[in-house]
Amino acid sequence: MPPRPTFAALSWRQISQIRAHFIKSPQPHILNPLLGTLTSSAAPHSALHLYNLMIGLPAAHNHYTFTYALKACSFLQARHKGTEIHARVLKSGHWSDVFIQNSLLHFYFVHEDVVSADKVFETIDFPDVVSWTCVVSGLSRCGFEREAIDKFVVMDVKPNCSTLISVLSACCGLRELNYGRAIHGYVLRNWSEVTINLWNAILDLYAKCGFLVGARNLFVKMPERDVFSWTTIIGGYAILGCHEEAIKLFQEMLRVGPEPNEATIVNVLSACSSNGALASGEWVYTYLSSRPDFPLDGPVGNAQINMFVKCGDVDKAIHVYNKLESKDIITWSTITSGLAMNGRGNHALQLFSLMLVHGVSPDDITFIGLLSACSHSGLINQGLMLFEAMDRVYGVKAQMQHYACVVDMYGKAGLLEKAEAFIRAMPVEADGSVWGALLNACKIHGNEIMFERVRKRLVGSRSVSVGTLALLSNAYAGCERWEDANRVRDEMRLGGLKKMAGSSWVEVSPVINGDEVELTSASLG
DNA sequence: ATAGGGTTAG
Repeated sequence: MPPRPTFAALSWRQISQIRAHFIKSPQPHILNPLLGTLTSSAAPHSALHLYNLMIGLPAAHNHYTFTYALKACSFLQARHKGTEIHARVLKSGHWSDVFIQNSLLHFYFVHEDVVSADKVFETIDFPDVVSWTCVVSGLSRCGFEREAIDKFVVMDVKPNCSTLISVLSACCGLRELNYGRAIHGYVLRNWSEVTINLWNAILDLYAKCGFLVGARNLFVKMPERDVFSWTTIIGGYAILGCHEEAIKLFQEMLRVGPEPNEATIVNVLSACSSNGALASGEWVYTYLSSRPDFPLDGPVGNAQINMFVKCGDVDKAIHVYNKLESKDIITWSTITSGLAMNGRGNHALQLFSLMLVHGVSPDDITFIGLLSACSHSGLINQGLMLFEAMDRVYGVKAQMQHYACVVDMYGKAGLLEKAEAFIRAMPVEADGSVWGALLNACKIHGNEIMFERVRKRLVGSRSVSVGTLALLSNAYAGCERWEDANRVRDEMRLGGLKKMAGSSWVEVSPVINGDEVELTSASLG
């Protein structure tokens, strides 16, 4: 729940200026623009101060006043004040003003109050394109992507660029690549005036869905490319782990494109966060020394730490970590899990204590790192203690990945019976990742009897993922049990997994192919 | 003078 705004932060000087304005000319056509200026200023709470003054005097406000005030409430997360304004709108007789209704819609969606937003929408007699866009984007941002698309389908006014951007962001959340491609086609056929933001939204959908051929073609054909376009396509390569392509594009951007911003750096470093990408990562690191305008604390510093630990350069990661003045939960989680991945489990646990000393509370992801640290380093007692304290002390509920870590921990230590007993004692049914961890342990320790038992259990389970079956198949193949390996492959094909395998394996396939447009300074015009 | 949209780390 966002805090109510305090007006104490307003200086006396500002207050007296506003009062002077108010006394000198208490007419809406003077005060409303002032209200608008204050709303988009560095101190939107001063807008609410002026609004309070205006509301006290009927001649000083009109219907415009409410839209400005609601915008200030959306900025400020001033939920209570916004509902108060809503009540006043209803009393004032302006309840059918579509500008005010749209402002209310936006206000409620910003506060993730989907129910109130929907109620407002239902009261609008003739929703216009802004009302519809507001609903589509609001539903999408609140996690109701399917409902957002459903609204878009039934809207009875012509959409514009903003509407399409909103529905594309819903498609992004659902990985609805084909729906997005249909929108792309519709735009190409029917629209002449397309904003760069709309091209960027299509680009983002393609990038997030791993459809890099489409993204790259669009990127080259777009009439212009801004920093969002470059950042988005680099992010697409990052998702697929293609660091060579990402770093090439980044260097191209430095030559012919706009100035990179923090998001660009985060994306390109994320692309370099894989084995063998240290040289690319260090190239970006060197570039950063020419950009003292980027604050190190926050995403840029964290992304550097992540890159170095993933590339195996722990000392460099610690060097960056030491330079950070304020470390957030992502810093701590990155460095602890990174140390764990590089075999420094004890060091990871020490930093966990330090994190607590700094007053940062661990979350679910922190514990995945810690538990895997214990697993990697054979620190089984510490791991079990952490798992037990996770919920009891830190209020973090165990998820499948945590259970899988514990099974992995037992498994690595050769305690296969304990691992299996742990799975059977779980309060929720284990999924493929948990059974897979046990299977892996059986394979490592050559326990064929348990392997067979787990296999039977797995194949009968509906929650088993393609990855687990692939692991099973590979495990058989590893023991040269080819018939068993093939049987599992057949089970994968027949067991309703075809679709799943198709969608997740095909789309992530190679990125660069022959028919792609070569990206050069010339083609960028 | 009034309303809606895009890239960011574990």
